[in-house]
Order: sequence, then C-alpha cells, then structure tokens
Amino acid sequence: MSRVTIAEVASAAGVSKTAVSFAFNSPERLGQATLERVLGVAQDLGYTPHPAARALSMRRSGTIGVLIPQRLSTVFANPFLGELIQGLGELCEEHDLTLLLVPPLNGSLEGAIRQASVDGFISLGLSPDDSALAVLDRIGIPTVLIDSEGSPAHPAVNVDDAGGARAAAGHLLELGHRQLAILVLPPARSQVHSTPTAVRRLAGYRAAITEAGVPAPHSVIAGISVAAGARAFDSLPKGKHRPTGVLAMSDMAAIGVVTAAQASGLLVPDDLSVVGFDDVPASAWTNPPLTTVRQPIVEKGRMAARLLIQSMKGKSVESPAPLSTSLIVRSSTAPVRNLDLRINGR
Amino acid sequence: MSRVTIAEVASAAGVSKTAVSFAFNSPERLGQATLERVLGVAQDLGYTPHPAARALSMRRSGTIGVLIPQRLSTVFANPFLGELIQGLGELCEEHDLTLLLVPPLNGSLEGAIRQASVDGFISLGLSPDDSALAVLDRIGIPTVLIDSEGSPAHPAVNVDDAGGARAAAGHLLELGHRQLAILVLPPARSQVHSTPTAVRRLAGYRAAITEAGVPAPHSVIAGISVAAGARAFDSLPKGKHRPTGVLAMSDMAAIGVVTAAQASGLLVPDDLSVVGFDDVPASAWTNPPLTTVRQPIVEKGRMAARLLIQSMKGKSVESPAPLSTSLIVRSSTAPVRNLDLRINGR
DNA sequence: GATCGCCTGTAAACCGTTTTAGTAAATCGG
DNA sequence: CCGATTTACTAAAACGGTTTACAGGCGATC
Repeated sequence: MSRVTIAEVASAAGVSKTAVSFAFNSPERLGQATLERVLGVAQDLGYTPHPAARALSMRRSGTIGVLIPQRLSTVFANPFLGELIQGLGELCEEHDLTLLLVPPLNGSLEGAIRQASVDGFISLGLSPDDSALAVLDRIGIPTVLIDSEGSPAHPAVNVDDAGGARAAAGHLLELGHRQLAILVLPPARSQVHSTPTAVRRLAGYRAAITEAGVPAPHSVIAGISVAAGARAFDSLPKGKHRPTGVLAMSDMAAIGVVTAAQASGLLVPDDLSVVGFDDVPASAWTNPPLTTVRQPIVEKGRMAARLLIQSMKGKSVESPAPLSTSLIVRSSTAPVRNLDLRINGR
Repeated sequence: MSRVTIAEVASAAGVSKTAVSFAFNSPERLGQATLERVLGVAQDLGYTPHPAARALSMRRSGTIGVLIPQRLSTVFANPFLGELIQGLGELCEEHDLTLLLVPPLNGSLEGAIRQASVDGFISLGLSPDDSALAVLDRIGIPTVLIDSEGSPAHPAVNVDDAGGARAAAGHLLELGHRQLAILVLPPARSQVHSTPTAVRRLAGYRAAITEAGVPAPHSVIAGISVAAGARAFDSLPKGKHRPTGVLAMSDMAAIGVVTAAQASGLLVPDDLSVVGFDDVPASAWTNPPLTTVRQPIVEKGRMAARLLIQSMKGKSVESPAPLSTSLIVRSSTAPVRNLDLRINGR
C-alpha cells in the first residue's frame, strides 16, 4: 500500500541505498551489470524517489512559486494572469521547473509562503510595505517582483504604466473629451494601499489631464471583473455631468463599462468612449473592438522568470528598464459629440 | 545567510527541538512561560519551518497538482483552464491547499509527475491508455480525472459532451444547414489518440447529423487557439461546397473562424453560422456574440477538487454523474440562406 | 505517606533521500 | 612484482522537521 522506498529497492537488488541513488543520479559511477540490475528491480517494484525527501536532501524542489495577492477565483477572472503564466511557463518548462500558485490561505499570504516548498518566488502587485515582502527576505528565497517597486534585495519587472496611461488620456483629450471618468484598480491586499500599478497609471492619467487644463476626472474604484466594470458604469454621474470618456485600468473593467453602457441604450463609441488597459487578446474581438493600452504581458512573465532563474543560480540581478507600453486604437473611442442631443432629448 | 533551523531556535531558547515544534504545532503541551519565550525567540530569529522537511516528516505537502497534458503557453491560450482553476481554487483555499501546475517537462509528463511533491493530482483530458495514468497509480497518489474515462481506481468528472454536441448540431440542422464542417480538438498528448472529450463531442455531432440524413460533415483538426481556428477556416472548401455552418469544439476556435470569415468578407451569421463549445465568458462579448454549448467549467473544477479532497482524506469516492450542458443561442447562428448569391456572385 | 495522574519537558527514532568519506579489489606503470 | 591509481561499491552522516516513548516534579487522593 505504502510507497516503495529506496531501501527496499536496495535490499531487493542486493546493493546499498547509495548504489540505487547512483543508478538514477550518476549512472557512470556504477558497473554496467549492477546498473542494469538495479534499474530493473526499481522498475519492477515501481520505485519513484519521494519528492519531498529529495527536495530536503538536495535543497532544491524544482518549483517556483507565484505569489498571488488575491483569491484565485477573483484573479483568474482577468485573463491577465493566464497570459502571464504563459510567459512564466515557457521559461519554467525550459528549465524543468513546475509552477506553484500561492494565494492567501485564510487571509494570510505569509502563512501560504511558509507552507510553499519552492526555490524562488514571483510576486504580483505587492505594495512595497506589504508584510509578505518582509517574510520573503527573512526566509532568503530568491524573489522577483512584478508590478511593484523594486529594491536592491528584489529586482522588479515593470512596464511603463504612467506613459501608457498618459497616452490613453491624451488620446481621449485629442478627441475632444472634457468630462472624463477613471476606473481605478482595487487595492490588492491591504485595504489601505493601492497597488503600485494603480498609482502609476492614475498619475499618468492625471498628469495628462491637468496639463491639458481640463477639469479633474471623476474616479471610482472598480474590481478587475467585467461585472465590476458594469457596476462602476452604473455609479457614474448621469445627465449633464455624464462623462463622455472613461479610462479603465483594465480591459475587463472596460468591457464591463461598454456592455453596461450599451445595455442602458448608449452607443459606444458614439455616445461614450472607453479605453482599457493591458490589451488582453479578448479585447480585439469585443463589440466594438477595444481601444486600449498594450503591455507585453507574456514578455513580462518571460523576463521575470528569466531573472528569477538567474537569481536562483546565485547570480545577482538588477531590475530591468520598464517594458514599453503603447496605445492600440481600435473602435471603442471616437471624437466627442458637441451637443449630446440624443441623451438630453430622452 | 542560510536559513535558521529548529535546532538553532531550540538552543537559543534553551529548550529541546521538541519544545520548539510543540510551540508551533501543539502549543497546549507547553507551559505558558516557555511557550512565549520560544515563540519570541523564533520570531526574533525569523524562524520558519522548512517546508520540504515538514512535508517529509508529516507525509503531507499541502499541495495538489494539476496535470496538464500540454505546454502551459498553449493551454493557457484558452480561458478554459483559467475558469477551471477558479473552481479548483475555491476548494483549495478552503482547505489550505496550494495548487501546483504540472505540465510535461521536456516532453515527459511522467517525469514531471515524479518530481512533484503533492498530496493529490487532478488530471486533465488524459486518454485512458496514457502512460502517465500508469505512473499515477503505481505511486498511489489520490487522483481525480477531468474530461477522461473514469475507472474504479480513479473517479472522473465529466460533462455531457455528447448531449451538448448533439444539441449544437441539431440547432444548425433546424436552421436548415446541410453543409457542415466540424473543427475537431487536437489530440492532447500522444499523437495517435484523441482526447475522450473530442471523441464524445464528435460522436454527438455525427449522431445528430446522420440521424437527420444529411451528408457527412467535413472535419478538420484545429488547435484550441483563435489563430488555429482562423487557419482551420482557411482550409475549409470554398465555392459550391463551402460549409454554411461550422461546429467548433471550443469557443476559441469558433472565434477564430468568425474573425477569419469576417476578414474574408463573409457576414456572420448571415453567410456562415458558427457554434462554439464551452461558453467561456468572452463568448458573450464577441462580435457577434457566440452561440455555444455551455458547460459549467467552474463547477467542474469545484467538484473535482471536492472529490480529490475527500479521496485524500481516505474516503473512497465514485465518479459522479456527468454535469449537464446546454445550448446557448446568441447571434453567431442564423437560418441558412437558400441561394448563396452573394458568394457565387463574386 | 505512598500512589496515582497530570503537567512539562526531553532524548531518540523516524521520514526517504543525497552525499561524503572511505574501503577492498582490480589495474596500471615501471 | 610492487606501490600508485582507478574502479565499484558501501556505511554513515547529513537535510530539518515531527512524533513516540519516557522521565521528573508536583498536587490530589486515599
């Protein structure tokens, strides 16, 4: 019933445990005859080395952990994470690593970190003062941050959020929009601090808007799901102060806004312009196709994994320059209409 | 530099290793004073139990593995897996488990299985004769299958693929379509065997079609990505034998067909009806919104995780009845046009 | 006042590998 | 033919925890 151990194989083959271990890990250290015999016996008995024992002894588990600041069900509602994992996965498979998803366990990310047997961590969107970060360096596991402020201890992979946001806002302003709304990303873990990403994007939007001398935008916190985006639309001012353009910090929220707007009888982009953020694949197929800020998500994952693997090999690595973002203009944005007759006439 | 061990904490606190272990795992076995002292010292030293050592000693790693038959980058191109993980994640978080993604490592899923330190496996879309399954029972780790044939040893969670496929085909037939094409799912691992899911869906399509006395459909294997769907469309017959309806085994492939068709100048659904499979969230926002077969993906994940957790507790579990599927009619399907003037006139 | 049991705490065994240090026999060069 | 390598293999010590079995002290019980 219980699993067969190396000792059983050894005695069955009439050799020492060492020999069995060598048979698998350094076959050249065994004679031809014994090698074959040991391998044969192991095969017959169905022997497989116990991964935890192996990890303990070798000080390496062959796994890297992805630290996820929220519940899996909320974070996977956004295709972002799936894209990121594609990038991480490429490097992992190249280096024979598996990927452990580490969400908070009953509210505590720190507890989850301790339980995780990994050789390195990739952490997502942690704010610099998150207590989870403290746990990470005290354990001394190599860690690469994504969408956080880097530090000498932990390199961080980021994109040019501010620049992308600025381009998005600039686009709406050029189209003549003056009444704007911003859908802010929700804080990741602590209820008090926004994620660095949200802060930078917000700064980009604001900078472009104030530079243009346009009234301050209405901003509302919206989750990253489509439903949250729809709710956010509903909470926007109606009538005279209705925004004509909304800047969403995620494509999912933007799609939610679009569908809610359409459901309420507005036309997108004629009555309302919406721009997203991320450029997840789905944003190209929506109705209308979404104008959005593209960030290279898969590449971000690749780069973070590459850095982490370097770092796991003991090399010291530094935060790379932010990856560039770019505005993708599709069909969810259009010039503002001078008089909003259609709405007022209702 | 190196991590602090239980022995160091013990000697620093002037107690035995046992006492330190008790402080964390059975605090009631220690006196108030020593408990506090040990905990304090541990805190100061930044002690954290080594997860692999813990796993070895306790015969439990607190992790369940998800066996993925393909590369992460290909399988995450389909939102299906993200949805499934939402379901798995709910139960995992409830039971303080983390989720390990186990794709094939340099081509070998078996090797990846051995390396993974997990308490149980969830496997996706393995055909019944896959060698990975043999490895699984020989190791004796509890395993629950998804989208595979179950066996006494391994319970399987499935949906009514055949029924869903039958409904999809029936829908197109009712709309008057007579020239159909089927986009078959690619085989998961071995190049020879299709996944059980593909087999069942194909059977459903075929049954409905032959029962209606309609000519055999054209079928082509397409990957699960949008790009693969587009390529599949391009390979479909043109002109007189052009299919007027296509049955795709995944929403992504269906979306690929739709975009490729639109790019070639066809109107969907006027010139071509397309029905997908899965009903991933994105299929509601596409242009046009996709008619598709809904399967309860998140629930599938929940159920599989629930079964696995039962099984890990030593209870014996059986394959549940297949979850039901249902046809969701949106706007990518329409009655066939009697004479396809528009195309022939080109 | 001896006995019992409870409360705290400990020493040692155990989990299943890898790895280090070493040994006996075989091979080699001179 | 003898000392020096090499070859083929092993015993025992890690790795870092948990758990079992036990021991001493102390209050309660009879």
